[in-house]
Amino acid sequence: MSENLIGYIDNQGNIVDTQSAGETFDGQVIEYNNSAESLEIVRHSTAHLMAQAITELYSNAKFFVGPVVDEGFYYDFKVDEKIGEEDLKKIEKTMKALIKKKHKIEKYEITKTEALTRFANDELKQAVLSKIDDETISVYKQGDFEDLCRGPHVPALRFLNNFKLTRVAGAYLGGDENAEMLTRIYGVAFADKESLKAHMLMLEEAKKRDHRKIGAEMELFMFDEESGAGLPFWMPKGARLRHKLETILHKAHRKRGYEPVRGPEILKSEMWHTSGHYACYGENMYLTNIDEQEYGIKPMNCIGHIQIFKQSGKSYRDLPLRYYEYGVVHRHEKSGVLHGLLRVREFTQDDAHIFCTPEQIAPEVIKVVEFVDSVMQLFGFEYTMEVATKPEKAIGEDAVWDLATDGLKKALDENSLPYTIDEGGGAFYGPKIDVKITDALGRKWQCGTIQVDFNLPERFNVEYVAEDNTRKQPVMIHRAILGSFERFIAILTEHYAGEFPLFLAPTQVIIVPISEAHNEYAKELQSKLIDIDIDCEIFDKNDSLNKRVRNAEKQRVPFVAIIGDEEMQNSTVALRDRRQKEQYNLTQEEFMVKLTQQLNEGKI
RNA sequence: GCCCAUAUGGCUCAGGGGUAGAGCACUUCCUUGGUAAGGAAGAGGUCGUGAGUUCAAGUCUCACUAUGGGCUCCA
Repeated sequence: MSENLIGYIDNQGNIVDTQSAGETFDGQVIEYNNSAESLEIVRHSTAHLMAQAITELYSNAKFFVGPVVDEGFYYDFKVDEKIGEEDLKKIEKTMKALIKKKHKIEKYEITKTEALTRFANDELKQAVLSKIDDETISVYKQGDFEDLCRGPHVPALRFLNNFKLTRVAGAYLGGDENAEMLTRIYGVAFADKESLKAHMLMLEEAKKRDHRKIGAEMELFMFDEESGAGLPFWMPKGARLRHKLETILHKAHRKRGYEPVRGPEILKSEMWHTSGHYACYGENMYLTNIDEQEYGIKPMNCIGHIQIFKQSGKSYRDLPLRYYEYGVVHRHEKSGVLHGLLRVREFTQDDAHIFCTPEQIAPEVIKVVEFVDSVMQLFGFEYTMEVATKPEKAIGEDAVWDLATDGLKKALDENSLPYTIDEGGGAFYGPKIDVKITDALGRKWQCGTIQVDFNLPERFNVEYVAEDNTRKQPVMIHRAILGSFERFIAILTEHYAGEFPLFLAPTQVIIVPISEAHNEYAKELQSKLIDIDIDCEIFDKNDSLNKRVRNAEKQRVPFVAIIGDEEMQNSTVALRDRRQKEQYNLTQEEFMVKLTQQLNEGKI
């Protein structure tokens, strides 16, 4: 047996550790390395080693669960003391000391009844046991430390040398916010020191791309404590960027047959009662009183669009009717979930509602999916799709929900588009397809969404005149492509690390005149650039040329144009091209053509 | 909302009971420079807010506000 053998994969693809396999086991060997299977075993065992260390340091510790997750592992537990970041080092030290004791990790089995008796005084273990159906429970033992665990584990502690405890957090028992809160410590482990180092370095690098950091550096947006949490302010450069994105998307909508509309910011509460928002979404809504009448600030744009639809009689010939709006919405998010621009309390959705017949659902959904795809491709985003089904708080009959949910799945299936299911994650009025993109740290965020809704049209008596002159109810498809400008721009910022493509960049060109004699030429050039919709700044401060070039480069603009005597004489510019990472000279005309070409890349 | 942590000039941070410090940015002056920091001088902070302990509080305690990391993924 190789001394690097830590487990097997059986013919069903399950990991079997050496303790369970015994002397003779027929299966694919798992060596101690950084493969997914190996790391799963190593990280799980490291979680247990951490638990052992915590037991040594805090004699009253009780443990819940300690699974392996995408980014490493964690263990949930309870101690009387407060555990802070400082304590992680102490725990790490104890873990290292335990490894030196060279314990083997052994496994034995007891019955569930035995387990219940043995851990009678441990409410967390009772909670764990209550979720296990098996009559036989396995226990793993290393030194004096024993824990209920189904494995798999490495054979000995010597395989656990390369780990790092990364953060301490609170976590509700069983993920239920009404249950008590346990302490959770996250960590990560690898098969060698270099991989661990590389992983920590990668996290450092990812932090540099954080949109909050770059947003502050580039002066894109800000928050203000005095004004309130989760309420973003857009500074001039952020507003320039946002305006470019809005313009690109506006054209994309018009090309696809959408009509712009706009609803009011607040509506009488009666409307929210009719829609079901008051009952199903009320805890997220801001309410206010005007002349003794209660009004609700809109958390969604659908009602405005419904009222506009109903303003005049509609015929089947008008369908599908596509209304869109950059709708500002307010939602009361819990204070603890606010997160830069990614989760705020006021944001603008690129929202649209498509009124159509049931037969038109599938083709319309596909069109929206294609719209989403063309936008994602423009920015080079990888995305995943999830079909979210009926939530606990919902309006409408199950039969209607099934119909709508099947419609969404069918549209994706017929076009061989992959998706996963998010059970119970739908909107209260209908199921949805969510489009998710990951941020710099690999966290997933919902951006685009496509929702099929039979319920609101019924509640608001929305009608059209059908071919046979009867009145029929249209279906509504709620959809957003970016999701919100706030969240999408946050992800764009991290994706590009602030180096936006020309068609989005807040400042597209910085002109650096070599001396005062060239300021006039710089201004002429700037004026020409404004004519072709290029945002341009001149760096003519009383600083050295080197410094101004450095400052210009630090702005992450696509082009820095240096101009001196030579450029003035020949009507040229000396360019620093960020994308190509090189310097070259162009005539003014050639430069304009290049800029126009790159502006056109932003067409969808 | 809950758990843990953090809050010092515009930004990044130092200072840990005895009346505020650095670098960058900013202002003025000198320098007019061909591709990532030229030089000098100056201005700017009731140390997040409010209470408390103390002869004395950025510094200790408490509350609040804001920010950060978490709170689906089963021994």
